[in-house]
Parts: sequence; C-alpha cells; structure tokens
Amino acid sequence: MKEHIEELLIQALLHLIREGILSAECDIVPQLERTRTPDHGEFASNIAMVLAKRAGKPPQELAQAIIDKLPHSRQLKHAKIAGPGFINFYMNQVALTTVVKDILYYGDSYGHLPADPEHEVTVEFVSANPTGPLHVGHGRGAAYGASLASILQAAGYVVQREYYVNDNGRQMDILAVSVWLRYLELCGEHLRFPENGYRGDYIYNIARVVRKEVGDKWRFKGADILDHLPPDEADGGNRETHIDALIERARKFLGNAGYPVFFETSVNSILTDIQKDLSDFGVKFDHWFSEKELEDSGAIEHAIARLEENGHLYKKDGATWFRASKLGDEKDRVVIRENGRTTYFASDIAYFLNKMERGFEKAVYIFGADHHGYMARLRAAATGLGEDPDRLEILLVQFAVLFRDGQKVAMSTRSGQFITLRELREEVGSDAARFFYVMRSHEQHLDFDLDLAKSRTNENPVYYIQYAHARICSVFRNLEQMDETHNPAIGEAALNLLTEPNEIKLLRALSRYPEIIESCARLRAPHQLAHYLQALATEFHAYYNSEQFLVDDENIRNVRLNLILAARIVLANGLALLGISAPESM
RNA sequence: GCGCCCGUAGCUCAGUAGGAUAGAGCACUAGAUUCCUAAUCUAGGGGUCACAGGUUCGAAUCCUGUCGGGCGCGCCA
Repeated sequence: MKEHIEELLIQALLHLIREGILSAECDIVPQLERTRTPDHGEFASNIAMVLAKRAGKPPQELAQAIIDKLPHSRQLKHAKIAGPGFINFYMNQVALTTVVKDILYYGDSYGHLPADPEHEVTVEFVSANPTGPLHVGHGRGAAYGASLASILQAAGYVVQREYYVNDNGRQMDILAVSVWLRYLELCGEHLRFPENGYRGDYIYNIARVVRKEVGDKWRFKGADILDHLPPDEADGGNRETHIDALIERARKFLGNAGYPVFFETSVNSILTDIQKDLSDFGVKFDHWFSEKELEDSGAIEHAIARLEENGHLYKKDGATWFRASKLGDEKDRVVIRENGRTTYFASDIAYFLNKMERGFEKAVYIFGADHHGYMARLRAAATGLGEDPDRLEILLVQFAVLFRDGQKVAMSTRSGQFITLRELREEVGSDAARFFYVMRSHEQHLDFDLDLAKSRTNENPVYYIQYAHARICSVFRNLEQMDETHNPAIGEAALNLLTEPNEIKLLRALSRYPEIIESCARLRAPHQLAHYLQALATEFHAYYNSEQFLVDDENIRNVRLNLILAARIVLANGLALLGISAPESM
C-alpha cells in the first residue's frame, strides 16, 4: 500500500518536471510516512515543503500542483493539503482490506522479502570464551543477535550466523590448569587455588569427569608442583606471572600425553554446554568458527603480511606493532608479542580478513558495550588491510541489570558470583527472557525485572501477545465444535463488510507489518518489532471485545475469520522472528 | 584526563535519514462478563523532552557548551 502511494507521487513529480514546472533537480525520492491520527488520512508526505525552495513556489501551491497530477488509483480515495504544506493521502476501504488477501496468500512469508544473494552478510554474536557457562550478560547479546539475524533474513539478506570460538588463547590454558588443580584437590592434594584461576562449581564438575576417566593417573605432589613458583598476588607477587608459571608447570608435569587431556576435556565440555544452552534458548548458529583452525590455516600470518605490504607495521621493544593511530585509533597496537606469540587482536584482524575473503557484503559484529574500545581498532585494521571499512559494522549492546523484589541483583564475573543464562531461563522461561531482552533498544541500558517476567498477569507483555494468538486459535476450535467450517473464499468475497472501527484499526495494523520489518532491519532494531506486536495484540483484543466473530451471517462470519486468521499469521511470524513461541492455547 | 553510550509522564521505556496536538505499558481512579479464554476491554488525570545557546518555514531529533548516570582506555581475553 505504501509503495503504491510512493509510486503515484513519483509519477506526479515526473509529470511536473516534464511540463517544466519543476526543474530536473526536483527528481528525488519522496518521503512518505504513516500519519499519527486518522484525521490526517493514512499517509502523509512533506515533499512539497522539501521542494518549495528549489521550485521557487510556496509549499501549499506546490502541494496542490502535485495533487492535481496524481494518477488515478482505485485505492486512493483522495489527497489533500494540510497544515503548512503536507499532502495527506486517504485510502479507500478496498485498499485497506487487500492486506487480508495478501496475508492469507503469502502466509509465513507475508511481509518478508525473498533471499537476495547479492546481499550476503555475516552476523557474529555471543562469541563468549569457552571458559565457563554463559551468564545473563551474554543472554542479551544472544537474544539481540538471533533476532536481528532473523529480521535481516526476513528483509531479504542472506545471513550467516557465526560464533567465534576462542579455543586457543592463554585463557584456555588458565582454564585447563584450573581444572587440573581441582582434579588434584579431588585426589586429595592440598594446593592453594590461584587468584587468577577460574572458580565456580563447573570446574569441579569437569575435574570429576576427568578423574572418573583416568583415575589418579595425573596426580602429583602439591609441594613438587608449587616448588619455587613465583608468588601469587596475595603473597606480594603478581597474579599473571604466577598463573603463567603454573601453566608451565602443568605442561611439564603432564607432558604431551596429559596436558591435552585437561585442555581438550575442559574446552569441549564447556563448549558443548554453551551450545546446548543456546540451542535451548532458541539461538542457532550456522558456523562455530574456531580460532584454532584459523590459526592453523595460516590466516594470521596472511593478515599480518597484508598489513606489512601496506606499510602499517613496525618493530619496537622486540614486538611488532600495527600503526593504528594513523588510521583513527587512539594508539598503536601490538600484533606480535616480544615472546613471538601473536595477540588476540591479530586473530581478530585475520578473522575479519577471512570474512571479507569469503565475499560477504558486510560483516556485522555484535559486542557487549564494554568492548566499545574495539571499534576504532577494528576499523583501523579494516582500512590497514586495504578493505572498505564500511563493510565492517559494529553494534554495541548495552548492559542488562537484573532486578528482583525491586532490588538490583549484584554480579561479578571472575569470582563465580554470577547468574547464568540457564538459571534465568529456568526462572522466567525462554519466551519471556527472549522478549524482555529485546523489548528495549539495544543501545539502551536494560532493567530486567525478574518478577515481571515471571508473572502470569496482564502486566506481562509476553503473555499479552501470546494470549492474542491463543485466543484466535480458540475461536477456530469453537467453530469446529459448532460443526461449522471456515470458508475463506466466502470471506474474501465479503471483504467490503469489514467496516467496524476496530476492524479498520486492525487492518491498518496488519498493513504496517512489512514496513516494520524493513525499518527493524535498516535500523538494526528488533525492539521495534516487539513494540509492534504489542500494538497488534492490542488491536486484536479490542476487536475481540467489541465484535462477535462466530455470527449466523455466513458472509460476516467468514470475513471476520479471514481477518483474525490474518492477525494470527502476522502474530506468529513476528514472534518467530523474535524466537518466541506462539501457543495455540494458554 | 581522553573516548563511546545514555538523560522524554510517578516507574520502565517508544519516538532521532528534522515535520502537524510528544506516545505506550505499568501504577492510580471509575466502569464492562446471560455472548468466541477477564492473561481481556472502555474511559480519565498525568510532561520546563536534563539545562543553556545555535542552525530554519519547522528541533525530543542536527551543532556547541554545561550538569548528571553507565562503560572503556594492557605485549589480558
């Protein structure tokens, strides 16, 4: 419907240009927006005000000239000037009811565009290190990323969902050592746990698994292990050097036979857990991208060589630096450390280059807000590689703070004092969690009210939307019990009978859906879909309360069933994009 | 100190490629059920869009500054 009006406007403008009333530079794509009140019709355009200066005419006069040249359309009732020079478009009833026909015809794909191979993007999100279970902070990134990926797909993009698995860094070594130490503890050795180690019960769980498989095979005396080790922070030393030394001890004692046992078991066990967790949350990935494989493939050397070729590297203090400060970053960054190992940042650069070489139009990154410092350096890297930095898009997701009984729930990551995503899901349910995470703009801090998310009352927007869907399903069940059937053909022939105010409002809401999808995709804003679904549910509930659907008149009955079936389809489509179920009864 | 995000109704938030009278939910008040699920609906009050300037036909939206809140500034990941 909107496109149709846009087309009429363009025709009118071209007409005026041809007649010489407007100059060629007035050939612009007109802005058309939904009106706030039905008094102003369905759509409004500010084109006359925008062009007034260039045309050398007062906006109102220009508006009238445009209206006079609008091609005839059976959908358009009339257009008229309003306010300072708006053109308001009033639609015929037939234009509004066509949407029902469209929805029943297209079904699941109503409002969605077919996949266009010209627009292939990768969306990378979560990418939490496999050093522990996902917590509620990751949850927001997961919910946002998954919803955004689905919406982009609905908007016609080919989307690759990727999780970058950091399975090769020093943190992995720390994890392996943490497990080994807990394992020794289970064997009966007494060692003090390093400050920098990973705490949390899951470490014990992994240690238990290892011990079950290998028994006391990798047990050594605690005193031997700690002999002449640099002191931990609490003893006046440094936590980093202490843990690094511990890693070396682990390698030495366990050797090539034992160390990988702890390392692999730890990573695999946690990764498997994360995958299960996300899957239960309705978050699916197309590609679990291993950093280890990236490194083994030589991609890091390849990327560093590219930076070298382009003259962006230099040596200082034994390390190799990337001259990021010349490319918009605040300082230069190390890519190869003094000890010869590449940095995490070097892997990031290689991964980005890999994405470009796989031919994606765009690489979308979803980061937690605490990673915003990465934006400048990644962009610098893109430029340094000779790639177009506009193909790199970084979206920041702000923090979520949990509230219970009106109180902030305190959390700190390292100490193991955090609420896991799994616990959240078990407490409030996956549907409510998914909705609450995306109901606010991703760039807004989120207050997550646990009590509200759990409540099965009218305060909870998730149930409000789902209830609308369930109610429609219920109407159709009642129809069956009455030994009647829905005849969509009769309904379609009777579309002109949809004239009640709440029917018109519902039709209007349904016709907005394609525009919402387009807008959500363009602005990377799934929360708009959440708000839309709430508004759509409101229109449906109002309709439900004001009119009877299962009436004797078969024309009215069938056309109303067509309408609410259309509403059910759009509700289900929208909820699916947000990863929320559409229950048939509640 | 420097950088990024934010400041809109009592609370939580929409609205930012500039548009008409700034919206919604919750909370509060008063109503609706011989009828398809009351997890629903109807009506009502409630605002210096943090503050001060600027840009223009028009600013919550763009620019500058001030105040307030969050986060980040490692050869960590």
